[in-house]
Amino acid sequence: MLKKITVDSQFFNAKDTLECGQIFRYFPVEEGYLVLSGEKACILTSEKDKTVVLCNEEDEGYFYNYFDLKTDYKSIFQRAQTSNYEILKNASSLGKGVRILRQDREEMLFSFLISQNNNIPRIKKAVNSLAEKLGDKKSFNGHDYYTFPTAKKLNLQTEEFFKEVGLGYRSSYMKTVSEWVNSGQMQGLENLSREEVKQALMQIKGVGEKVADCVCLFGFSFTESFPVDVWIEKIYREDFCGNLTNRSKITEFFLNEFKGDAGYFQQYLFYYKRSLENKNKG
DNA sequence: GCCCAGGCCTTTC
DNA sequence: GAAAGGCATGGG
Repeated sequence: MLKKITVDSQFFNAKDTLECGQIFRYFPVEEGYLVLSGEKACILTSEKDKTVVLCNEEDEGYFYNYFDLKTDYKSIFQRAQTSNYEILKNASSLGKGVRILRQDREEMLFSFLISQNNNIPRIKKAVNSLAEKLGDKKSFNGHDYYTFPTAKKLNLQTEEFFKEVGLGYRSSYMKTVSEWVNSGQMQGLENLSREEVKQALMQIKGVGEKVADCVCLFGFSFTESFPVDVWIEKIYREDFCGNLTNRSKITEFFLNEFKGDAGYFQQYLFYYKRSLENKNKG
């Protein structure tokens, strides 16, 4: 049996939520978008002023949590709108329909490991290629898809395999991380604070501060995380007139400014900056 | 052909 | 502790 979850689209827009850079496995289909998480799938469609999640009945709870439907995004949006920073007002207006997804932790760790010094189209390609080669083939509502590979499956691969997938120098990191996850260490992070989870993740070779912050935000739902990448650095320089160059200190700056809203505001800003850039190129 | 991308590690100062 | 150099690959 299928289940529909219907939500007001004002603060849940499919395009904004999927294209803001937090998820690498989604595909446009006839009905809207096919959205994949771990081994599960759902479809996002738009109906007038509603966004509809279509999923298997037994996955209703999973996707209710996944799309963060219990959180009041109106108040987050309003805090952004009343900010002293003009760019945050503009960014939140553009990205009003963004929700921070509560994604699968293992998938986030591997995906953002691959994301380093890489661009989003290539990240998508690599992550989906891994799923096609190592995941299980499944079907939802007439659409075939592949589950995200288990750590056990990933850990069986050689470094050469990852190089053939096109992961380049990250291939050796895929080995260290898949060993780490496969040995059950992700479970050890349960009930830790954001800072503790971040530090634990950074102990893994290949996982630095930025990747750890992304896993904290998108995998552990620590919304007081603020990943700093090249885009955020550009925003900091150009729109916040900052002169720090150390990314760790830039993170600190934004955490002090935004407190518990940091993760939401980061995503508004990231989406906004990339949208402007792509428009100029277009 | 060139520059760059949701960085990180190692080396050097 | 900060700064610089190397790294694989292909999108634009």
